[in-house]
Amino acid sequence: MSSIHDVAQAAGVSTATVSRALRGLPNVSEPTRLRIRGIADELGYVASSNASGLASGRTDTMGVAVPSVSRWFYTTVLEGVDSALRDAGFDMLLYNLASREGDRERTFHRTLLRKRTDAFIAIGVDFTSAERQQLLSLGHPILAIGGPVPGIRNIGVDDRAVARRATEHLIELGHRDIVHLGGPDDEGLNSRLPVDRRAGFMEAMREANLEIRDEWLLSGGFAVEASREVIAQVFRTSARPTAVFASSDEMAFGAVLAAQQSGLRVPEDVSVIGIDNHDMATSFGLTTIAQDPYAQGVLGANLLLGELRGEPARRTSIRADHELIVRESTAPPRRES
Amino acid sequence: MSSIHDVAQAAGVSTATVSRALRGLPNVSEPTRLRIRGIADELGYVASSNASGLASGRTDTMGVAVPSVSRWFYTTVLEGVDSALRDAGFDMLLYNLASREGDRERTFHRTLLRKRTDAFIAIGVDFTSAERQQLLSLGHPILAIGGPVPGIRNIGVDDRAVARRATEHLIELGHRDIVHLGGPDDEGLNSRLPVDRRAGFMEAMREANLEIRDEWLLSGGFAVEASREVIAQVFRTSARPTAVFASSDEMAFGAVLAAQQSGLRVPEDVSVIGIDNHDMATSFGLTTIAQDPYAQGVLGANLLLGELRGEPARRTSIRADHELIVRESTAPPRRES
DNA sequence: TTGAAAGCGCTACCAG
DNA sequence: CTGGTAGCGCTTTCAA
Repeated sequence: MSSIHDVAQAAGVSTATVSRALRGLPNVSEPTRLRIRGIADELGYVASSNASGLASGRTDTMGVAVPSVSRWFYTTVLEGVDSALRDAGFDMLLYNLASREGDRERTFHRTLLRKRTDAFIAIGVDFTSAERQQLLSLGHPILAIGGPVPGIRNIGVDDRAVARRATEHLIELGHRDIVHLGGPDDEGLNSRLPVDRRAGFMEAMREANLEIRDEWLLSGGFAVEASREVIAQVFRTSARPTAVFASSDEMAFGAVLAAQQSGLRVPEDVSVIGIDNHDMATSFGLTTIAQDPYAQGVLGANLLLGELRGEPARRTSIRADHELIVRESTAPPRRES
Repeated sequence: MSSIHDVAQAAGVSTATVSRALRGLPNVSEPTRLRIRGIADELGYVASSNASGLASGRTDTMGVAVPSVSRWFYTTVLEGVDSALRDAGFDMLLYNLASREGDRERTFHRTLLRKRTDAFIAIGVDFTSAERQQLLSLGHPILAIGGPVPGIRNIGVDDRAVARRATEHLIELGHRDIVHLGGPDDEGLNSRLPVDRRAGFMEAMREANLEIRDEWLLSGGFAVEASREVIAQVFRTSARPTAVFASSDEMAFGAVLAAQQSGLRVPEDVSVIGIDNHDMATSFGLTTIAQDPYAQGVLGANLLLGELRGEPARRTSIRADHELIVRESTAPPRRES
């Protein structure tokens, strides 16, 4: 591993010039720059980020926190963020905040706060107010994507409106007996999100004067398998619903699978609608409310990147778009019953 | 942001003592350590990783490269790696190597090689020999997980054996007309993997003296939707296969969905087997060859971490276990035809 | 357009 | 057990 000194010596210039040349700063003659670049390549020289970070105060790194890396929404946002970062030449330090409580505090202290990043994005994570304090005290641009985090601006869909729209679609089709599949996420998803979506569901139901049965307010933990199991039980009862509202596509997948395995046809016997427009939604023929997490990630990262470049900071949150996509999993309920 | 000087001054000791105290090194009296820790907390002091990295030569960071962050296998390995890193107090720098070619070279130069990491894990990525050179020249522990990378030790299942086992399961059930669903991965998956798995499939078929039809060597690109489409076409032909061997569970899901949408029952009309034991395999009732990517991630990370601590470096690759899990998607073919 | 030199904030060695 | 101090490898004025 050669250092800047080696390059300077080999080129017969000062380290200052090498530094300027390699970073493309002005005030270096073109021949000199070329010569230096050549020598640097030859020597395989790459600047140490620690050293330059220490000297300059910049790290060219963004911290990104996720509650889990195995859920479609998070990983899709992540890809968006990553893409924007790559374009900007930034690295990504990934923090998986899932896990045990104690662990989390250590993570915060030992890693998150070590001045290793220039900016920070939280995807779908909740913070305690102490954690928020610490984050904010870092004094660098911060942004949340996904569920709203109090005190931190965010990018995300209007969860209430989204759930409302989905429910209304079922109601418009003529459904009256609708199950709600939602509930908290075991993997530490943002806690407001399931609540807001449920509220949207209930609003739509109330406005249509439809009954909301307690035993039909189900929790699938935002996971396929748990949803499949809980919905399968409902399908076994005599009073079957004609439609399932799922707070996420993953839960909707569980419902579709449960239906098929119970010998019910979708949508003839039961309609299913989800939220997200997951990658696999097409394959399932799932009607859903689409959102675009990748775009949210790109937008979020670029916003932060812009502020790092000195653009004025935006203080307010951004509402991301959503859109109903009708596929084959929803249809009017069959006549009789 | 207070520096170590502030703490030293406030505590009336030298920066050296503060450094030792906070890192839990010996040779600091307990009262002193306590006092220093208290003051540091009060001041919200956290050591700058750049400064300590520069001074110590360690970064306590592991670089992790993935070809995509939206595939179950990669993300599951990632979770395992992450878990091990957290236990060790390491941070993770994530490199998504997907994307455009040119980009990739820049990524390598500008980021991967900046001495930002102490060790490096490549999950399911292929490297050009130039890239491999550069990586190795970093001089720090490296490991590949997933597909085998020439010149780099790796952890992963024996892809040939795995595919063989899956195929044999179908053959043992009495299937003779078996479709192979595999093919290269558009997202830049390791290139050996699909080839090896296909070889395993063909071996088993040949040994059983079964015909391998060219038009039944299908590619689903390791994606659900592409697989669903390509398999749906086959189901439409008159000479239907009685079983589908899929090189990954995701492709198997596509096959199951295609069958259902074609009015075929699984397994009565067609059997489907996959490889991986994906999270959703249970929900699909999918028979599969299970592997444990999470464990592979943990193992890999710990191996590297150990070497960083001075344990002797292992030079050979590690074969990860696999196991047949029979669920409801496979059964003997129906009599006639 | 270039060079000299003063740090950036820590760690690690050597004294005491 | 503690302090002094010389770097780690860059960036960034300030001069030339």
